Amino acid sequence: MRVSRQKAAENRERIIDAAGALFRAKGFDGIGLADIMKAADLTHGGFYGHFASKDDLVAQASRRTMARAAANWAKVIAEAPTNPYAALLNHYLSPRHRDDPGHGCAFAALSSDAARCAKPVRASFAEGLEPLIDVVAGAVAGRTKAARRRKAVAAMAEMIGALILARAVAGTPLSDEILDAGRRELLAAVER
Amino acid sequence: MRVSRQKAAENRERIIDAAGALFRAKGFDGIGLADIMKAADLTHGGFYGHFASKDDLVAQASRRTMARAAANWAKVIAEAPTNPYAALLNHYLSPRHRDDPGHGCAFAALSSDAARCAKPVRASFAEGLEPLIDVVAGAVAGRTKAARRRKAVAAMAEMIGALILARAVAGTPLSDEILDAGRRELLAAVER
DNA sequence: ACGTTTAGATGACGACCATCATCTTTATCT
DNA sequence: AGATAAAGATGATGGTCGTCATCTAAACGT
Repeated sequence: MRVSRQKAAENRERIIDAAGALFRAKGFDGIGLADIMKAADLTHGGFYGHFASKDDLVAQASRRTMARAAANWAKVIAEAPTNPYAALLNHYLSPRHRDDPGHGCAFAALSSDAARCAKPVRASFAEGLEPLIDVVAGAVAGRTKAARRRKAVAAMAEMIGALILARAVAGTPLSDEILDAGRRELLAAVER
Repeated sequence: MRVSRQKAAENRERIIDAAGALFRAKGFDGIGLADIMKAADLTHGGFYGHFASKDDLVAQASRRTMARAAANWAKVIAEAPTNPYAALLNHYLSPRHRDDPGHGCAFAALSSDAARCAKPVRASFAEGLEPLIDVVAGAVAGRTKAARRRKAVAAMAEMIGALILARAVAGTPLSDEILDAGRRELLAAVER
């Protein structure tokens, strides 16, 4: 049953959004096209009218998720002018974020999957990571621009690594300990 | 064709080792039992004589890989008495380690997969992580034991996060930059 | 030395997957 | 309004997966 141009475009957006959430929750290989389409209230049939392949959807969903992250980080920073970095950390390294990977950071959820993908996917992850580095670089102290950039890259690694580790050991006391340690050490580092 | 008890035990070890490497390289869902058995020079038929399920192999291979990591970290530390922490970082955050996940750190390669597993798997990851935290806690500065532990947990997160991110953007200039930033910032942090 | 046990090979099963062909229905264009 | 084009549903295809039944040949217990 054909639908209007506008409705078709909306359906396409819903597929990408559903895929973004399901990929983050279950991994690129952990969810099938039929289930993604079902999450967008469609059947599997129309998929190849919208996308060239599953890899194509992977690329588009990843790009969108990363772009949303950059906007969201900037918003968190802007909403806490007195202590932007602490606000970011409290959001990022929270139990809520740990327990809901499907609506969280793409890098914490999908970096390992991306590492096993072809080079174009990895290049788009590099592109998506840059704005987040820039956001952090604007919040850390440092004499030179290069030093701030270096601290921001290291801080990003620590944030993402702490969230990934906390998820890997979720349900054990170590999980909360990792979040707490990450928050405290990162906050201490920014003030130097 | 039956083989001797000893040969069967050796085969079992080879299966676990092959699985350990292949899981790290391709993820728990990225490799099939037939290919794992083939890598151990066997056919898929004998698998269920050795293991109860694929999940059982996942658990055993993960435990072995993590135990080996603890031994290896201790060895790297022991072999560099003058600057143990720098030696550890140079090993861990090296391009060689980044480019060979199949023979590298289980946490960098499999934490995301573990996060999507059942609680027993995550509990075993927590258990496997503790010895590494202890190794790092013995190498960092800090007034109290709790402070050293906290710094060690945060440092572990940064090391693992940096390696995962470097792999996710492998092939781009950002990848080497992440390794360099991680090494430099972690070395600076230990001396405080 | 013979009968029993067992490790591993072969092959089959049902389920799932990505992809594609076909068909139906309806929006869009003339 | 009628012709055309296209979105999405249905269903099929070939491949892969985890798991299990069966077979066979050699190691082991007596």
